Amino acid sequence: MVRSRTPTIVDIAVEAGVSKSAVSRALLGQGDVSAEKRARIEDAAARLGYVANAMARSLVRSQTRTIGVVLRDVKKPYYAFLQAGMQAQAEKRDYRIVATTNAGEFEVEDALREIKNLISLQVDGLVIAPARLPTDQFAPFLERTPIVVAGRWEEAPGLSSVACDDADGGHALADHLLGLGHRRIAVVQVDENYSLRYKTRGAAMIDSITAAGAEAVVVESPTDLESAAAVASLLGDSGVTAVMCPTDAAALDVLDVIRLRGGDALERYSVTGYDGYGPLASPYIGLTTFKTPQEEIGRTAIDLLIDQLEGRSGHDRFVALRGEVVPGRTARPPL
Amino acid sequence: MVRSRTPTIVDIAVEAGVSKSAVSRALLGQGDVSAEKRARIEDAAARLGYVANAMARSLVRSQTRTIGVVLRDVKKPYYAFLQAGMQAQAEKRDYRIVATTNAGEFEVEDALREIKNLISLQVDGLVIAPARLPTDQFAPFLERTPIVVAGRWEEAPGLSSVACDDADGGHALADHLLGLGHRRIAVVQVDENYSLRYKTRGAAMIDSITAAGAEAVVVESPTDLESAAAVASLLGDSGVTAVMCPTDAAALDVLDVIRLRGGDALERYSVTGYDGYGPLASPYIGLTTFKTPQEEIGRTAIDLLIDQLEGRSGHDRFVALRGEVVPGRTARPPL
DNA sequence: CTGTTAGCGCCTTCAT
DNA sequence: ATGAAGGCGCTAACAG
Repeated sequence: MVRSRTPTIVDIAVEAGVSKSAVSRALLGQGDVSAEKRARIEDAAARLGYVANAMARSLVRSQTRTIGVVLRDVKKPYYAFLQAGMQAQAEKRDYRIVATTNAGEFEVEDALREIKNLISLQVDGLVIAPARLPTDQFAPFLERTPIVVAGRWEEAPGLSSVACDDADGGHALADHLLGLGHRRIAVVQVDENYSLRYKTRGAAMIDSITAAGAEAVVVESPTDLESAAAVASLLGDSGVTAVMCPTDAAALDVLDVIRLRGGDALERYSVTGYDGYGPLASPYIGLTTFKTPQEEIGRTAIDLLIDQLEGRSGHDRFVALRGEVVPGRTARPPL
Repeated sequence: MVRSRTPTIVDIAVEAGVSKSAVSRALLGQGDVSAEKRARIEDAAARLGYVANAMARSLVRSQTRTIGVVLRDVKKPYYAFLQAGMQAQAEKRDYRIVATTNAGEFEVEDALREIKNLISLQVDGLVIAPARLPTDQFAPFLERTPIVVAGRWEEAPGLSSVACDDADGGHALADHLLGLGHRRIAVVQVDENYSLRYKTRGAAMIDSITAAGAEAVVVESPTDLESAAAVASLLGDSGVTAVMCPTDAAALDVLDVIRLRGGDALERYSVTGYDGYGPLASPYIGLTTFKTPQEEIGRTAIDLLIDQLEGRSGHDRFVALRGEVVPGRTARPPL
């Protein structure tokens, strides 16, 4: 494939027999250009397959109308839905999104490298959604670029953030089980270094349970994906009638452990998840869970950022979004 | 937040008391710079929080070491896993990935806009994975940028592509059911305008079934997500003992319809999906499916593209990857 | 080893 | 209404 040199405004200018300034003005639709010239220019541009060089443009304008997004792991539907929401809103406001993610677990240095990549690309702003990245790690970039954090609240000055209250969800879900009549409930607690948000959910669940005079059996697990192993030993004669998991994926793993016990185990134990979107939201699974408004979080993050970029509002804004309990078939009154 | 002007090499040069060329050379690690000056320069760069302007660099180098990726819809695990695989491989080869996706259904004009955005950002190459975008729509861009298509094979000259053979999967899955003893099998056929790949899967299934002397009951459905409705009327006295779906998500929907029939319906009907990764791969669901190597497809796409960029190999390469049947609990011998 | 110089493609005064 | 000219930040010859 012989690749012809990419056409520039100069090529168009020659082709249309005008100056490059005229081309620039015509294509930008600003300044005055005679209708006749404009037509010639547009024609030439189309003929040459002209696509403006955002780099060159950015160099003189020092803005790109591009927003960089850092995701912890798109493989988790949580982040995929977030990305989708952001893309939709950005398009609506005529910005473009470029997203980066990490294969597997997003380590801090990877995230920082992605942020630098994005800044190097001269994005106008950044949305960061890697749950594990400590604020102080990216705070230095704040004086370069506006940053919005999606998915958790941030206190750092100069930052805005939007998130769904994890404590709210934890309480609501626990209340749901309590309302069903459960009095002895296992709660999977994830290491807060892995995810502060999961930890918060668990803490809220425990809160509600004990506040209601019921008993919370805390099960420690390093990550949500190891919940099943942690829970396994508990089943049997612990008197527990329900298990609360930090994520839907964890809930499925726990359900599988219960299933493997055979008999009516699946009827005897109630299980709850957390997230409520993506493939696992299928009614076939019928998971009882708390649904967080991912796409709305994404949209809001973009709005927050663009508002700030355009001076329509400042930073240090915090938006709290609410989710809702999705009653499914995996939580029933205890036998 | 007062944003200080982004430091440039000139700032560093002043700070370190050298010429800007020296800075450029030192920071690039090419050319000779005295150790002493290099130290001063690196120190100044760090102090100022310097991040190179990829735009300016690209303008003179006319390459960015950035690969643009166009995804149909990250919300589908299929694309999310693809993206993850690409990101991993690109990092390994020291390229960066910027991905764009679309909220909801990726219409042709959206995809084209994304492609233009990416080209405008001067990506060195493009990986396109929006199943619906016809080749001739993006072929014109080929003379601007190398393009690799991930997820389907392309014949257009100048293109390379990597995909998992859908016919292979369809045959294997059908053979699995036939081996189990099913003789009357429903196959959900999706409109080829929605997805040629789904259609290919279905055709292969029908092929295998009839070739084995069994009966294939074809059920038309506009998209995979409407499979359940299409199948519903079939259940009952059609004599069908198994239903083959174009995707895992569709399989779950069909399973739910079967579940809702109550009784031992779930034991009487076998159901197969297609994809085999992401949340639905959970053993709790135990879906019988065909697992396609998404991350490997992603990695291969990146290798194909970078090899081409670096002149290590040409275009017009086609890589076929194989998946495998995942025997689950949703397919059993007929009662 | 080092500094000077000339653009990369584009937008934007500034004259005309 | 239009063209000429300067410069955005950077790299890559080219001199010294």
